[in-house]
Amino acid sequence: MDFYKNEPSLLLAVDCIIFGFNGESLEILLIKRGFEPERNKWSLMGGFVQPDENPQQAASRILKKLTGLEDVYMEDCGIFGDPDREKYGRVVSIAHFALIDTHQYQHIISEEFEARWFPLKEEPQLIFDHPQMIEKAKQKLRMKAALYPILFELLPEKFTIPQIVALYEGVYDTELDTRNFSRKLLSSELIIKLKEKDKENSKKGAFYFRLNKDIYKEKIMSFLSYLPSWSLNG
Amino acid sequence: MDFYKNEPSLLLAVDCIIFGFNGESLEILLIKRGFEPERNKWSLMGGFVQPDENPQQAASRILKKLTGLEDVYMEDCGIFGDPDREKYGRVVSIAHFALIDTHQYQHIISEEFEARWFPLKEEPQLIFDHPQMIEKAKQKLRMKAALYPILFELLPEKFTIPQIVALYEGVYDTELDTRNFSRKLLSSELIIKLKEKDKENSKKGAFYFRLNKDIYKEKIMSFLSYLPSWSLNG
DNA sequence: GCAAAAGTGTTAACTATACACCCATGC
DNA sequence: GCATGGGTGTATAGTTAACACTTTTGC
Repeated sequence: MDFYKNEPSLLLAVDCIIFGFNGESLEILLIKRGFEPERNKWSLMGGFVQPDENPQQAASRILKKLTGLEDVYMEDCGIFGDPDREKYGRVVSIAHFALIDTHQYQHIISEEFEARWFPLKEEPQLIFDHPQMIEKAKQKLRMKAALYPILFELLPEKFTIPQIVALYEGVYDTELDTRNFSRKLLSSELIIKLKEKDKENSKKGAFYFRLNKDIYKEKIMSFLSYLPSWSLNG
Repeated sequence: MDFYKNEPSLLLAVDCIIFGFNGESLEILLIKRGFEPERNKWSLMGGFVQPDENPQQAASRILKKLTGLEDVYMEDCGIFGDPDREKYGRVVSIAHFALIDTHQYQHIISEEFEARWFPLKEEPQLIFDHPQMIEKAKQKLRMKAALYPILFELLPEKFTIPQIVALYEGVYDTELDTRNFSRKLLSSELIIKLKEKDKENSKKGAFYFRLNKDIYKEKIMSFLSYLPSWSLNG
């Protein structure tokens, strides 16, 4: 029954590109490795897939270990498996991106990791092929977010329109017209206006909104059955 | 230096979802396994990642082994790694979809595999989690094709507008207006009209077109820097 | 001549984009 | 009262979508 006994085995890892949005800018969470190899260098949080879990579960476990958070939106976004990518053995790593609401993440978690948020454009030097992983994650995030409203995963329960706009601007590295954006968003019925205003960031104050979870789920789950106003990408 | 020596190793495989378009319908290429386990059952073409190659290279090697084709468009589209997904050992498999022009694939290749094209909706019973892999591949194909014109990879050098329309209709399982579609496509400058007509499929005959490779590459490579007419997905 | 598929022209509905201007507030 | 960001109204350009109609051919 050992059909596969002559096949080469290897180590399978996952690495997490953790995106967070603090209301102003898009950032990623990196750790200073407290262990060998490459101790004390900045890196993505990662770990090995264990016998009792699939890679998705491994990624969730590792995310939880660092942030304490569960049920976080995660998606695999690239395979990094060049034969020589790590010096210390054959390791293939599956990059996963996670979208977290930074307000949920307080630095509760262990001293085991020195973790820090870095604005997307101010990444420090990273080990291995982690810079490429981040690049790939950004690309996949843009792609997915162009078709599905996943960026709401980065926002807290209550958020304002100017915040959403800043978020989309951060992800697509572009400028948007807040006025037109908000109208479009409203007409999608994805968000519901609350009575309360955020007075922290402006004199007039911006109304808070919350996500319409039913419509959100519908849109997230929907299987594209037509090409979306079929771009063909002008 | 054996930092990872206590980590659990496993077998890493790739499986190929090979899409082909014969001018009328979208199909996938399956094999009847000539080897154990699950001999004589229908399955995706797959194999193990070897020490000298990354998973992408493994997928290309395996595709070539079946079809003889090289430089084929391939993309990973899902990780399948539940601990118990195969009875005979821990195998994590990376699903890859490939887009081939069926005219390039003649049944030249070995008797080792009994391969057959199946229309997308007429899949036979498949082993393991291969049906889920195909489902995922369809989903990713739709997603990518909504933003990038990758479906041209499925067409021969010369193709007609009615063929492209049939292709998009197959991928999105929908009906399109050939007249409007062709105008849109023309204005994208992605295709170039040839003098010649295909007289096989209609009395009047449909003009052949070829791909404008420069524009194609540009569009394929382009990093989304704006949300495409920002759907937010009505 | 007629059927069938390819392709053109035209129009109405809808969307995107730009931007003038009003609103609410803190200082 | 005025600067500041939030938000509404509106006009214009552009795109989509529907479909009548013309073209080209095989039989």
